[in-house]
This record gives sequence, C-alpha cells and structure tokens, in this order.
Amino acid sequence: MAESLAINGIDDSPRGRLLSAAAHLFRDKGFDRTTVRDIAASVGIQSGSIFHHFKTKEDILYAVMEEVIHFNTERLRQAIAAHHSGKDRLRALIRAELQSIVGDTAEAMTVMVTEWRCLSADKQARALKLRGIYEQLWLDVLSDLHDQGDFTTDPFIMRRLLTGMTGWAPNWFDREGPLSLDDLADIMLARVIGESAS
Amino acid sequence: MAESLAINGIDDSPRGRLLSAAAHLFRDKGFDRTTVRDIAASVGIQSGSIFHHFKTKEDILYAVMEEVIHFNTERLRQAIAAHHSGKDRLRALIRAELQSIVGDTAEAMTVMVTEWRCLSADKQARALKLRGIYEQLWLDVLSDLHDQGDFTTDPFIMRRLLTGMTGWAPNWFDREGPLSLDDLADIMLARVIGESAS
DNA sequence: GTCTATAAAGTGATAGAC
DNA sequence: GTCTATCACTTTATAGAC
Repeated sequence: MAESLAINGIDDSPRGRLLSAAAHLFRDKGFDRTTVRDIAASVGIQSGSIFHHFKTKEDILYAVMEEVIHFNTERLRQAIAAHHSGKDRLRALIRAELQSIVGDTAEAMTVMVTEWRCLSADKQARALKLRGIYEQLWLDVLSDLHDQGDFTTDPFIMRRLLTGMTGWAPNWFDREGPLSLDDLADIMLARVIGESAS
Repeated sequence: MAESLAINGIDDSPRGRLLSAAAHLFRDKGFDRTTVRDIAASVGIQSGSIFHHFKTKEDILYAVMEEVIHFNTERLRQAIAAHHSGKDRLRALIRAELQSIVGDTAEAMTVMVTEWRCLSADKQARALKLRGIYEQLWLDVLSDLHDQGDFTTDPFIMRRLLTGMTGWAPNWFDREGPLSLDDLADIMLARVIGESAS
C-alpha cells in the first residue's frame, strides 16, 4: 500500500499526497471504479474533505495528468541536452520514456493512457496541448535522424510505433527480471535505426 | 449510429445485435460509463429485457471478448495457412492483426484491450486462456524466423513490441488516409526483419 | 482543514404481467 | 421475449458545525 506513495514531481503537501493516492487507485481500479471515499480513506480523511482540495473528482484526474506531463517533458528536455548525436539523443529519449512509463512515474503515466477518455472534452483539449509539447521534442529528434538517412519511414509514423512499444511495456516488463531498462531501450532503438551500428 | 452495427463473427440474432451494440458503446464510453439502459435503448428494448439474454452486465462484456478472440484466432490460422515462408507468414499475421484492430472488428478489439480489468478475476482467467492460443500462433511464426536468423531479439520480446505497435494503431491510423493497411503492415514488418529484403 | 450528515441522482438487477 | 414497476444500493457533491 505504501509501496510507491510518492510520484516523482509531486511534492509531499496534502494535495500531493492526495494526487499520489489517486494515481495509485486510478491505475489499480480505473477512474470510474475508484470512489472519492477510496481516495479519502487511503490518505486517512473523510470523503467530504476531498472537496476542500479539489472541486470535482475529475479535477483530481486532470491534476494527476498535468503533473506527470510537466515532469516528464522536463525529463525529455534534459535527455536531449545531455547528448549531441541524433542516435544518442534518440536512445536517451526512449530510455527516458521507459523510465516514465515503467519506472518512477509509472502509475500516473498509465493513468494518463488508460483513463484519458474519463476527462471532459475541454480538459482533454488542455491536456492534449501539454502533450503536444512533449511530442514535439520527439519529432525534432526523429526528424533529424530521418534527414541524416538513419531511417526512411516517416518520422510521425515512427513516433507512433515507438509510442505503442513503450506504452505497452507496463503490461509485460518486469523490473525484477533479467532484462534491464537499458537493454530494452537498445532493443527499441534498433527497431528504428537497425541493428547494424552500435 | 448504424455505422458498424455488425461486428464480424457475430450473427444477426437478438443476442448478436445486443453484443454489437454493447461493443460500440463500451468502446465509446467505456464499460463503467455504459449503462444497461444505454445498451437496451440502442437496440430498441427496455433495460429489464437485457437480463433475459445475459445474466449480468459483465457477462455481456465477456461475450464480446470471447466472440472476437475466436473470430480473430481463426483469421490468424488462415493467414498462416495461406503462406509458406516465415517472412510471408509474419507479414500476413501483422496484416491480419491490423485488420482486426482497425478494421472489421475494431470496436470489440479495442474493448478487449481497454476494458480488460472490468472483468472479474475468473472471467479474466478464462479469456486469458483463449488469448493464449492466439498468442501461440504468433510465437510459432516468430520463433521460426528467429531460428532462421532473420532477427536476433528474443521472439517473446519481439511479439510484445509488435503487440504495442498494432495495439496503438487505433489511436492514430486513418483508414481514409493515404497510408494503406498493407503499407503499414510492411512498415511494421521492417521493424522486425529490417528494411533490406523486400 | 476536517468532521458529520444528507441531498439528489443514477445504478444493476428482479418480479410478475402479458 | 418484452414490458412496467420497483427494490436496494452506491455515487458525487454540498452544508454547516467545529
């Protein structure tokens, strides 16, 4: 229960604890099957007290997504800044996204993918705008590689294939298993630029 | 509303119409946000009448999944039987799965992926057994290719990467767009065996 | 900032007539 | 096989005391 109470990028304020607990429950049971009573109970307060911190239950979901997008966009920026060649940058992006998805922000990231449609249309639009910044970082790196001739497939399509590969990882990847995240990142990298260069 | 009332592999009986309507609603709104009143209304009956055909709402969800797994497992079998080389078989499998996921059984397949956890544990186990047969067909073909030296990555991992790629396609692929399903299948095939051989 | 109490609405499922 | 009517329960959110 206390296994991963803290989600990276979310502080330890009452609001932060509420968000972490919500992310955990939303991932486990889904947004609809999680009640405000569940969330309240897991931080030790009564259900009515939730609404002092958030106007609606949906606002909690949105806040989880907003926080995790901001945190991981910054992580992507740092991954790019830390390398100079297109290939090294792409490997770093893949590694960073895997870390987001099966590592320290796994719960909130999974929630973002699986509970997306539980957001109202206008909140979806707002979150989509934030996600657009994140995606642009990917597309810049992929376009550079494409222009250098490292792969021929359209960069937009390649990004979508990568999104699928990384996004599915929580359903099978075992962090205690023999395959490391770095190994997996290299395997995915090879799907883009081939196995030749290493 | 009548856009794709029929899901391939589900007949036109009252039960079949109920399943198709449910699949459509489950994909659009999710299992939890779809009420039995919604399903009943979309086939023109009252909510109480649903329970003459299905014991519980969850049984409807399970039936949708069971039907679509059976139908698409058979499609995979035919794809394999129609080709002889490992590479042609893999391309046919990818093409068949894309057809399942963004084509004629798109709604039910999406439901299977996104509403999986809405099934009770015992129904999940039953559905998982059916899915195991489907997955084994993939693994046989991938293992053959691996043993022939067409790729070096572990076949289990390769299958999971492919699952991610095809499973994400409904979120972006446009059947009216310039990219055909055959094109996309070839692009995904190249992620496995490289772009060299054509 | 949290509590208790409750309003207001919706839910899956059942019973029995036709 | 579908209808009407309804039960029993759960849900989000609010109000006002402390």
